[in-house]
Amino acid sequence: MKLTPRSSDYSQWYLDIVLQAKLADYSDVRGCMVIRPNGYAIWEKMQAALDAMFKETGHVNAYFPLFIPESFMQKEADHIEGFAPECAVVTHGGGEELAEKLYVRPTSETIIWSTYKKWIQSYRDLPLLINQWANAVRWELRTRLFLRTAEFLWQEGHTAHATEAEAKEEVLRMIEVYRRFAEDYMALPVIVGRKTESEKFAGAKETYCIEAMMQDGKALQSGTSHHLGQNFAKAFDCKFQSKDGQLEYVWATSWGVSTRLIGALIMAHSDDKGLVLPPKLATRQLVIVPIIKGDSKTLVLEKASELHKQLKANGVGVFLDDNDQQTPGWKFAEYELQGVPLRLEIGAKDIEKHQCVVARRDTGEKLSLPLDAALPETIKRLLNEIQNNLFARALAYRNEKTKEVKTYDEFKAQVETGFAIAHWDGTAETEAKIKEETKATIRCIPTDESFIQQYDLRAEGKCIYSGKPSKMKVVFAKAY
RNA sequence: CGGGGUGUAGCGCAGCUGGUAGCGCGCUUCGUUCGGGACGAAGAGGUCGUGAGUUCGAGUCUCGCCACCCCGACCA
Repeated sequence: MKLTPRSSDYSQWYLDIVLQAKLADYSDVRGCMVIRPNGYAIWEKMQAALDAMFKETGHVNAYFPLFIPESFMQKEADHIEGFAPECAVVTHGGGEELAEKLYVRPTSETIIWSTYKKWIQSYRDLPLLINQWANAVRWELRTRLFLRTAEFLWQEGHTAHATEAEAKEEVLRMIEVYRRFAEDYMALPVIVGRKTESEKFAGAKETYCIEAMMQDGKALQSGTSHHLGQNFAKAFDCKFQSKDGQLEYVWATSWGVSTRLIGALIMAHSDDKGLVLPPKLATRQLVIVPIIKGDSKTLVLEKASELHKQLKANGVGVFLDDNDQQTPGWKFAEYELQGVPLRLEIGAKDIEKHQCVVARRDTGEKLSLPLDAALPETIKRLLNEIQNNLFARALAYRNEKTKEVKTYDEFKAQVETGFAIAHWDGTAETEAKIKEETKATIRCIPTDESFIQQYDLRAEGKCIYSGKPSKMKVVFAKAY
């Protein structure tokens, strides 16, 4: 019942929250989870916000099959090499062995590009901007609820363009959408950057990502946007005729975020009392807890449902818990565990004084507010403040835990507790050595101008490991 | 795939040198309560993961198998 405190075992704390706040449960299938209503509600909020942002940037939704013929998977060499070991493969159907095995999608580039080939003939068919909301399966060796499960929910955007410049623009546009979503909705500050050659997506020319810091100082890759070049177009022979009559291969991008974001949300903001949800992603933004004493029941419940009506009419995600089976204290603890941003207490004493008590989940602060027509506006202002405070708090934490290091010793100490900003000679060998010795990886080569300036990343220097000349500092961290 | 751990009531666990299963929470009913996880009374709920073996007798001992969890390596 009690949560393991963060300080004693961070990873157990995380699991305790997921299970006790009823976000997810283990299933009877290894590595797969059941997303419970509390967790799924967060996903629905995320979907709604992201989907609107995708539509605003010109994308439409479609759906492609779960099954991918083995031969499709094999068409792009890097792709199959990267994904084959972690794929689930269907060998039988209708009681008979299949002539060709079917892969359960680990990602949909191949099935989509085999289809795009049929849809694209001319530059007039471009760009093609499609997103799909789906599930994917990767047979991971080790799984953790939300952060890495064998089956996960996600969205994957797959776009086709006439020129490389256009594709590149799309890649950057979408990573920017992810940044905005993470910061504005999840209240999660992220570093936007490019992956190194060894960390990029299997089959991509370049991979851009957003990296977030969790409360244990580790990094979580929270979204990726890939510049696929002409790799998949060539693999699937997808050409178009340009304005001047030339046959050219199509340029591609793909980008995605998954239910892992829910894990990020939990690890970034929550505390030893439970989940802390940013108001924009909370279905239940405020819970009304009536305090019933003696014969005040009718009076208090009437007032409570009046408040419920008033707040609801003003667009607050309000919920009235008038269940008389639990005491107020039980409810306080329960909704704190579940991360409800605001709690409103109303009892006979309050009604007499024409006020109510409102408690903030992020700070624990309790306020007395007058019961009047201005209440909904005050509540909305508070929700907004909580949203901003969570972001500010997370950003301050990241700044505090991000340090530039000059020596390898400092480096080793720094990646134990946070992000290390360090010079790197640009070679995969150095990157691999550092990973082997410290378990820290290059999270990204930042492209975010404000972050670059904050840590003066363009200054020249010497590689933290090899001592060779380096033109830019990068971000190192241990990662989930 | 290595290392560690756990399988006993819905959940968390106890069960000693073998003698036929118990505690807390939760659940049901009734009553009293209600401003930080209330209290009383009465109930319901278990092929002890699984298969062998030892024994008069196995939750307990022996061997095998299975499953899951945690920590690593690999990955969104």
